[in-house]
Amino acid sequence: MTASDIRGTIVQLREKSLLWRTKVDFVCEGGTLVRDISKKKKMSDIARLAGVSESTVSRALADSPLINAKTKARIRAIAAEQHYAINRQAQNLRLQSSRTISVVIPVDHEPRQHVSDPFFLELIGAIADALTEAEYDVLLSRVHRESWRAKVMSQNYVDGVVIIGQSDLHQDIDEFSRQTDIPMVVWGAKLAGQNYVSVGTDNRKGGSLASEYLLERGHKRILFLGDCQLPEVGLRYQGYCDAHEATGVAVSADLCIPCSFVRESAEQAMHKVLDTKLDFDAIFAASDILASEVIKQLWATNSRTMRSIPVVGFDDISMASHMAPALTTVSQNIYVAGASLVDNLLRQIKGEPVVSEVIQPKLKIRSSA
Amino acid sequence: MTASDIRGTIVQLREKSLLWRTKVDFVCEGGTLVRDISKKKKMSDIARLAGVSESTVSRALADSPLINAKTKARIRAIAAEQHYAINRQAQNLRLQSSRTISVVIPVDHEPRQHVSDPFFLELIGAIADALTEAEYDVLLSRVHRESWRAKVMSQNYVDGVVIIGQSDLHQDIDEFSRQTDIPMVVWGAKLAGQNYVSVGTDNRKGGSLASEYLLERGHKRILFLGDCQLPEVGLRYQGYCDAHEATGVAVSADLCIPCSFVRESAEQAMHKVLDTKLDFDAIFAASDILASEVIKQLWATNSRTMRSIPVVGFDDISMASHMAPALTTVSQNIYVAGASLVDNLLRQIKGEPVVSEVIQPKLKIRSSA
DNA sequence: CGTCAGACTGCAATCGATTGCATCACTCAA
DNA sequence: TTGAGTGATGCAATCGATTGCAGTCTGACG
Repeated sequence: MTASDIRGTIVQLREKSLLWRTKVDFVCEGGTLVRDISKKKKMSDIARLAGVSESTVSRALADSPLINAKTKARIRAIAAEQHYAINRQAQNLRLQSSRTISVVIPVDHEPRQHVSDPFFLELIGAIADALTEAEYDVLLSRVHRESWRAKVMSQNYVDGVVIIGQSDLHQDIDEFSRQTDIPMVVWGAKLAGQNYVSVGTDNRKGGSLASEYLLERGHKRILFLGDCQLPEVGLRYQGYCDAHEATGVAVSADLCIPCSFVRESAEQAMHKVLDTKLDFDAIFAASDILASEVIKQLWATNSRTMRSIPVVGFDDISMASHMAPALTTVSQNIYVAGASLVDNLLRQIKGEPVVSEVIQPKLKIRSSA
Repeated sequence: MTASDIRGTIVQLREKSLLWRTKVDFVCEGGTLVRDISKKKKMSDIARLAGVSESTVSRALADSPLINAKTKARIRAIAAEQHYAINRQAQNLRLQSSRTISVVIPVDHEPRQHVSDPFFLELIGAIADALTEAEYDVLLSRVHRESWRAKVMSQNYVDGVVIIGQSDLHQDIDEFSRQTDIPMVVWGAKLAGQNYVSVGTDNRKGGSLASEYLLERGHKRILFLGDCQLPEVGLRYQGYCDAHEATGVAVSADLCIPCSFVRESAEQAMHKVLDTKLDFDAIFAASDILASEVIKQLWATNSRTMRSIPVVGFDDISMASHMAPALTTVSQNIYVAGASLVDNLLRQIKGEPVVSEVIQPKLKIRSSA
């Protein structure tokens, strides 16, 4: 009988509630100890081994000055030897804090709509970095549009929540933030009258940077690709309009092509644009993923004119600088973004007053435009 | 005084231990209730409101048949109205289970070595998907090579652990797996005599698929780019050798170019290759990221010959199919991978015996080769 | 009217840690 | 000898839930 078999048996017995309190300490095979499958060590076990009380063990491990140095050393040695680790659930329950932050990613529940946008993936990485740095654990939750509040509520033990992308949830998030007192920060645009705290790029400025650049180089019919219903994208389009106004070029409505953040959507949009022979001389796409698809479609035309049309993206995902040709784009510095989000949240947790933050975008000029 | 100020004050008092048990129920401003900042509701609060005992509330919320239907409905209504959610820490402590899985990502602690490889990011997404599906929470931990064991030990309350990438930690993981009984699964190659359970692509097969393809098209001097010290890469190179042997082409050692998984490393390697005018007519890179960098460098030469050299990658990250030109690569289906990892782990948790799994790779032929 | 089954509900122990306060041993001065 | 003072340790309550067992209440049946 192998250790794995035994563990199986134990689990089965547990399920039938026959093994609630049984102790199984080791597995022997032909008389020799094969593997120690004892229950996890508790603080009381260490206390017994050290011949002291639980309180003393607790204090020793917490490095309390109350405990005699020698005793402390002895207890710690025993704990290490026994591979003992404090039960965080119990500790957190007692201490009423978990040093855990929930990172929430709202997704549609369309069949294969996964966390796919590299920008968000990279942002998650950056947030995880910053939180690890601050010694917080990261609880990652992908939640559906409809059920996210229930999910967040059920994770009520966390110290704070980061919501990645307000997207079309603005109303919902705003309402939620009024009902709860969990420290919370949202990646996205700062909208008028919002109750929650957000950290995000100045989308309007970003939009205007990209458009200005193209306008300055003499382009007059710049295609804008994106879903202006979404707060972030709407602002980018406003920036596009700002730039046109500043340079005295009229905005023509037919150049604003609706398109979600999904790559397939850009593909369809571009097909339609190319089929209808819409007249344009440059393209500003609301994200790098969209921009990369745009370039792909332009190249697919095999037309010299099309291939030379300048394209500007938004996000500056790491792929952008490594595409061939590299993509000109509006950079939201992802590591700065992650760090700001975390910093803001930690300040809230400490009880400091915080306000929404706006990060300055930068235009990265590369060969695509 | 705003609600936020008050919260700040409360936190400060708590820090001084002056507010350990104080109750603050609401904030008023000029006599009107501004915001309810009462302590989180406990089960006993609901019990009091409903005029029943805690036991009854607990059972009602757990939908126990012991409770009268009317009572149950009433209690649930009150709980919903009060925005009550069960404290998971306490529940887990009592139930001795957490429905939480720790996903561990070992990283070097070089300055900016973040979770960067898109393959891992996408894999994390896939794992999170599968775990969410199974109603598990995901605890994401980036850990340093040296300290990962301590970290995993400290998360001893989780139901299982997924380690992303055995990389050069094979020995370490193996040893760890002998000491603990936490269900655990590792993404990576199945190595001889390993004690832990792994799930991963058949790297050798993958390497041979890619090489065969190039050899069949008449290429005889195929550059292999990757760090053969790493188990996964070593196997890919073995596959490369297999294919050569099968087609009767001699493997020449100077074509195996050492290179880590970091993009910069590929850049340097390619510079050296191009500078030394090494003779080669095709390239097989150990990952898509490396392959994309290779292509970039080949294009940078501005030489017609170089630009037409076929390149094959490994991973099939989503970017691969969307590059222009699209990248030919060995596909490790990321969603299948994530699902298999999770499935394997959940079986372990249920106590079923499991074995390491090997997933069949597929060659995706696209325009880059 | 007594009794008993059956349907609910409550009491109290428990999960594994932390911590205010009490206690104990010991030293030293009065 | 006694009392104060100090340093180290233990006792027991506590965090917020779950659950075995015991208790209460109702109605039915003899």
